[in-house]
Amino acid sequence: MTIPESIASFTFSPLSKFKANSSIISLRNPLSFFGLRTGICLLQTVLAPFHSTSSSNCQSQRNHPRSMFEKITNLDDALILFDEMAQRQPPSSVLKFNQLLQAVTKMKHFASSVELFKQMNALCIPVDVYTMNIVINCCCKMYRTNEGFALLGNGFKHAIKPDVFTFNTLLNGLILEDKAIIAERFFKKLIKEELCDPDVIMYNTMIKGLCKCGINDKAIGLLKLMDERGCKPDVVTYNTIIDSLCKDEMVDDSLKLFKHMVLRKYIRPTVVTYNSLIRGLCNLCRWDEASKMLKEMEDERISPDVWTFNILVDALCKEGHVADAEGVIKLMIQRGNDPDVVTYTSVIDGYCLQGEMRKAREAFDSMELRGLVPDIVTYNSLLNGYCKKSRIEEAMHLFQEIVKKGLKPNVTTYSTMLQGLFLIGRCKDAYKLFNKMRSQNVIPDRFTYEIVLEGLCNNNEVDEALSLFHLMGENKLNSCTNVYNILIDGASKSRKLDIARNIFKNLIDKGLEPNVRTFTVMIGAFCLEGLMGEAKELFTEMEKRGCLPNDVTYRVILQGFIKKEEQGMIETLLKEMEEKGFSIDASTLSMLLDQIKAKSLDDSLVKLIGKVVPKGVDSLGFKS
DNA sequence: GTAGGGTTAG
Repeated sequence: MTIPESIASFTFSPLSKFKANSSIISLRNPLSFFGLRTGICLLQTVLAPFHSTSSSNCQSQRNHPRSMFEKITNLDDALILFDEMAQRQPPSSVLKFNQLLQAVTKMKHFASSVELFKQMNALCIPVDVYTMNIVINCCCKMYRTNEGFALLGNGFKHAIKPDVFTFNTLLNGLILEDKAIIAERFFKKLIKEELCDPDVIMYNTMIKGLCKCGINDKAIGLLKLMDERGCKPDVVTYNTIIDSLCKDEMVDDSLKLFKHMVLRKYIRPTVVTYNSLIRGLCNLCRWDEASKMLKEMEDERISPDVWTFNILVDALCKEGHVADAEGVIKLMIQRGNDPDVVTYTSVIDGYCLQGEMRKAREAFDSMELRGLVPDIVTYNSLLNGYCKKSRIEEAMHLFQEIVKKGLKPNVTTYSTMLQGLFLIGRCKDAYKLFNKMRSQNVIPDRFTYEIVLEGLCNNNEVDEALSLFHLMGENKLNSCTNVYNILIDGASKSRKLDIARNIFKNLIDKGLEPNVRTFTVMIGAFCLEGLMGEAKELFTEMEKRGCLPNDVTYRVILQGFIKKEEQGMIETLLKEMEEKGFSIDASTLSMLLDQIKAKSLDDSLVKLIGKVVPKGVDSLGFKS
C-alpha cells in the first residue's frame, strides 16, 4: 500500500482500534485537563509495543574512513599535517588540501580554516572552487558573511567561477545573520541575471530564511515558484514550512500543507515532520490530535526519536503533569531512546514551575548520576525556580557553581538572577549584577531590559528607570511598546501623572502601536488621580483606534467610577461588560457591594451585577 | 574520491 493511501485509510477506517478509543474519550472528556490525561493513556497504548527500528544496517556500510583526513580528531594534528603537505615535493594535490581544510572545518575550527587558506595563498599553493566554498562556509559560520563575499570577489580575480554551492553557502550565511530581506534580494538577482539555477537545497535555504523571520506567506510563495520553475520540493522543503507554521500556532494550515505533501505530492513524511506537528498540537493543548499523530507515525513505521519524546515530556511538564512525564521517560528508556540533557531540563523546569524545588533538585542530581552533564539551560531552569521562590541565597550559590563548572552565564542566567534580586527588593545588588553582566560582554536583551525597568519601578525607583530609559535613547530596545507600558505604570503608581502622560505621548509620536495594556495602564493612571473625564475619553479613543478593551480595562475604569460613586457610568459599563461576556473580579465586586451597603450607590445596580458575576460563584444572597 | 539545506529548552 502506498503511503498516501495508507494514511487516507487510516483516517477513515472505522475499524481502527485507536479511532474508536479516541472518539469515545473525546466525547466523554471535553476538558483540556482530561484531554491531557487521555493523551497520556493513548500515548501508552500507542507506544507500548516496541518495534525495532531498521537503523542497524546503516552502521556497517562505512566502518573505515573514506580518507585519512577523517582520522584527524584534533587541530594540532591537522596543522602539523598541513605543514608537511605544504613542504612535500612534489606538492600535495589541491584535493588533499581541500580534504584537510574540510576536516578542520568539521571540527568547527573555522578561523583556523581561514588562516590555512591564507597560508596556501601566501605559499602559492593552487586553490579551486572547492577550496573557496569551504572557506566561504567558514566565514559564514563565524557570522562574517561579508568576508565570504569578499572571498567570492577574490575568486573572480583568480578566475575561480562560483557555482550553486558557493551561492547557497553565502545565502545561508546571510540567513544565519538574520538578513533574510538582503538574502531574498540576492536570491532574486541570482535568478534574474542567470548567475545560477537554484536547486532544491538553495530554495530550502531561502525558505528557511523567510520562515525564520516569520514571513510564512513568502515562503509558501517560493514553494509555488519552485513548482513553476520545475524544481521539485523535497521533504525538507515541506518540513521547514510545516514547522514554521506550527511555531506561529497556525497548526491547521500546517496540517493542510502536510496533507498536500503526502496525498498530492506523494512525499513521505519523516520523524521531523511528525515532531513539528506533534509539538504544534501540544502547544495548543490539542492532545487528542497529538496522540493521533503519534499513532499515525507508528503505523507508518516511523519510529519516534528522542526529540519526539522530549516534546511530549516538555508538554506534560508545562501542564504540571511532571509525574506523567516521568512515566514517558521510563517508556522512552524501554524503547531504547536514552533521555538526554533536554529531557531532564524539561523535568526540572516542570518541578520549578510547581514550586517543588526539592524534586527539581532531585531531578538535577539524578541526571548527573546518569552521567549527563547539565548545560547552561539546565542551570537556568533551576536558577529560575529558586529566584521565583525568593530563595536568593541558593540562587546565588548556583550562580557561582555555574562559573566554577566552567560554564558561561548567558543573558538568561543574568536576567533570571536580576529578576530574583528585584523581587526581594535588592536593587543595589541587582544594579551591580547588571553592570557585571555588561563587563562580561553579555549583551542585555529585551527581557533583561524590561526586568530591570520593571524591577526599578516596583521598588520605588522610577527615576532610576526613567534615566535608564533616556540613556538608551533611540535604541532598538526602546522601540517596544511593552517598555512604555512598564514606565507608564511605574510613573503612575509613583503619582507622577505628567511623566506617565509624556511617555504615552512619546510612544504615539514615535509611531509605535499602543496595545490594550498601554491604554489600560494609562486609563488606570487617570483613575488614580480621579481624572475620570480623561479616563473615559481614552477609553472611547482606544475603541476608535481598533483596540478593544479587555476584562482588565473594564476592571480598572469601573473601579475609578466606583470610587467617584458615578451610578450612571457604572451602569453603562456593567451593561457593556454583560454584552461582551466579561465577568467582574472579586475585588471590584466587593468594592461595589461596600458602596451599595453604605448607600453611596443605589441598589438598583444589584440586578446588573448579577449578570456579570462569573458562573459558579454564588452571588452571595443578593437576589433582588 | 573534496564543498551547501530542515526539528526541542527562558
